[in-house]
Amino acid sequence: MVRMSAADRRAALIEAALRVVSREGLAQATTRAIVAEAGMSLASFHYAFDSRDELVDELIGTVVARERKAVAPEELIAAAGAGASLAELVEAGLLRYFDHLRADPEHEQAMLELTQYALRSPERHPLAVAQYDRYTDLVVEALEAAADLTGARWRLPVEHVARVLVAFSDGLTITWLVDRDDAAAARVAAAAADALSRMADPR
Amino acid sequence: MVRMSAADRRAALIEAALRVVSREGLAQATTRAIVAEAGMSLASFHYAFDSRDELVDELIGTVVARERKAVAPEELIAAAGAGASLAELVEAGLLRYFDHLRADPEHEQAMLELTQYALRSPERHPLAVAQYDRYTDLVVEALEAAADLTGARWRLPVEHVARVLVAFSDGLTITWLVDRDDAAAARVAAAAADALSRMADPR
DNA sequence: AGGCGACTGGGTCAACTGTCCCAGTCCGTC
DNA sequence: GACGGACTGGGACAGTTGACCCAGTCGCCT
Repeated sequence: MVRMSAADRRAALIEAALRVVSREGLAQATTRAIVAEAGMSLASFHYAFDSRDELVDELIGTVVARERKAVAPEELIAAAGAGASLAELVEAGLLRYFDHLRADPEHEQAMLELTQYALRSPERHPLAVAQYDRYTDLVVEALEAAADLTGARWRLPVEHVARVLVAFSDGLTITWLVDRDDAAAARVAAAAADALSRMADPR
Repeated sequence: MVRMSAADRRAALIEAALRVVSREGLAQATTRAIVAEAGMSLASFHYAFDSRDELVDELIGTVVARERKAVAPEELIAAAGAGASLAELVEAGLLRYFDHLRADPEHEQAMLELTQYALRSPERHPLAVAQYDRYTDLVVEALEAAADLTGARWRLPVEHVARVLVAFSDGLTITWLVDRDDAAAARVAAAAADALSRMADPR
């Protein structure tokens, strides 16, 4: 038995829960499965959390807060070449995201499952909204950087552009999770980048 | 008590199950909830189906087989005007799908949940693949009709174009289910139509 | 009319799940 | 080194769920 503070225990349980959800799905993430994954006893669970619902809510908050830009703009320049166009930059960014998806499909599947779970009850709906707001914010940053780097200027509010890109990436994700067709995903990325780049005036 | 054939009973249970899944989610679709919705006793369930899993599998098959083109091409012409461009036609089609989504969001949410459920086990994965193949087939038909009507010609295999459109519609669906932002969904539809139309040579 | 098989209702069972409790153990503080 | 509270392990409990069973009922065919 390992002694740890309540805060550490909550964090450890959340990590364990994320692993279980990724591996087996939210429905299989029972309190017993989670504590087994964390190597704790069942009592520790209810010492750290009032209920399973409380843990799941906090799990969503945690993964959302932890979500990072898949790519730094500098990386993209390196990947796409110095004289890259906006479309090429956006496509490189999407492909980078796709690499990330391919490296850990279960994680994205878990995120999707958590979203759907949150959508199912009115009081948890805001969690899903926050999740997608976060996605949009990250994309906004990337799009602004991409515009800066290429000297282009978004013709729409960049939040609108980002919202479209979030939708496209989500579609790319689900369809790829279903058919695992890399070439098809690449075509989706190219089409999305093309559409996006037309929302900007090049300089 | 109503007497009905085993086939009718299976069908009635599947309809009831779809209603429960739409209204409350797959996790809440217990055998008891389903028979209550169908107005039967629990024994009737296991007379008609060997197990709940068998019903869920058949439910997926049923809803996939039932999936119809949201729009007939003639309708689109009426909606988009006689001299509509390919991009306008595709956008009109997407908006028509969006109307359908807005009219019954719970149904699309249920479809998404069933997909994720199927993705979770290797032996059910093919059900998800079949579901998306069906989507793609429907879109292929619509895209061919749209090209005919405008005299355009797809530069890529139309299946590839359709696969991209399926991804885009899926993204439109999920993001709208989360934020219910009609204007944002319209922008996604416009961007998707724009990207798609560039995959064809106009005549 | 009789009989056979399809069908139904109600009850039952074991497994699982979330939650709780209690007796005991450990750690930092005085 | 004693003490109080933080922490842990094992067990228990009630509710839910999928599955099943059996006695009985009904419709159809001969």
